[in-house]
Amino acid sequence: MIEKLTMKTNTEHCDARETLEKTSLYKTPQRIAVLDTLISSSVPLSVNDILKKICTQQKINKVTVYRILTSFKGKGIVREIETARGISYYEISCHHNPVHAHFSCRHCGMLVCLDPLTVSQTWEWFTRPRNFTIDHITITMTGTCHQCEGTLNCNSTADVVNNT
Amino acid sequence: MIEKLTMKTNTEHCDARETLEKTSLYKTPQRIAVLDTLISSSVPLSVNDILKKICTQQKINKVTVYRILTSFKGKGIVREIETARGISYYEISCHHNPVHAHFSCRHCGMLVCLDPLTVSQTWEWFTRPRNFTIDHITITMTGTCHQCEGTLNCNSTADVVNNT
DNA sequence: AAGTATTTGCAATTAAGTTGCATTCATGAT
DNA sequence: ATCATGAATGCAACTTAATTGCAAATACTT
Repeated sequence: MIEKLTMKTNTEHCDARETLEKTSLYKTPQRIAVLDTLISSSVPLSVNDILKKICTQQKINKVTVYRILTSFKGKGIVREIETARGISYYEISCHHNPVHAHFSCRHCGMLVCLDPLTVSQTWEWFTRPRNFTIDHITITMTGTCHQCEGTLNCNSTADVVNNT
Repeated sequence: MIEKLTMKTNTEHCDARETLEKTSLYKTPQRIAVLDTLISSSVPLSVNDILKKICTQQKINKVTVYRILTSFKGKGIVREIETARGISYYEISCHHNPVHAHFSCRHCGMLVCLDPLTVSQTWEWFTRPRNFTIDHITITMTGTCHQCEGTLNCNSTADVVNNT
């Protein structure tokens, strides 16, 4: 109950098996479990969250979850939210759940979905008093740089350059 | 040479000893070295970057750098940029270097500073063809949630909630 | 110069995420 | 229905960013 803005994912409309069929991914029990977990969740989940939810019903390995999420990302089934604490969270990517920003508590790691906002809503949102304190905004665009697009083997250089 | 937009930090105007004095932080050789390194850098640096640059001149421990950066963050001397790979980068926070977005290559980790943009510039920027491929935009606001503000000892719960 | 609170260094630890390889399994052809 | 095969999984070990506790060293105050 942190904000009045509402953000319903409505992912109940999505079907795990159907999605795997469409994206030509093998329908393994593990993939179905991970996808079902994400579909039925109203909030983004970390790998540990997913493991905890699934392990009560079936056996699944941490590495498998990582690999499943990687394949889901590749197919555009899920979005990854990288938080300030270096832990990734995952949410279903469908037309019922458009891209939006998140608030993450740097103390307990709690992650809050924020509504997609128009410009006027954004102003209203930022100026409204609320009961959490934002002290940092991270906007990072991730992708492939020119050099890596060409060579695709600069995996460990970690150079930093300016765009001047 | 990735973008035509220019983004000069101009932090040469800043003085390490003066900054430490102003913020009432002990002027230790380690703090001066870390601050000098950040002031003279035109790009954000990781802890490893900072270590590599300093260790040629003086002995300094990794943990010390982490703690120095934490104290600098607390005083508002530096900003932390959390990247998609879970590695934090640090840049001087002064009026010559206003808040801006970053592009980070998910393959080599390269970090690019993007200009602070107006709304019209943003449109122009996003629609312009460029030589890196953005496949993901992370916008995360970090801070302290209501619960942690009250108790300040929920450090390991990592709950996730929605803002509905 | 002495006392004190702060800072540093070291060693050990935590935890997210990755890699290699052997085993198991889903799928499509027979 | 069975089989062959490429794909997915599980396990163990590893990598690495970041943190913690504590003793030793150091910067500031008087």
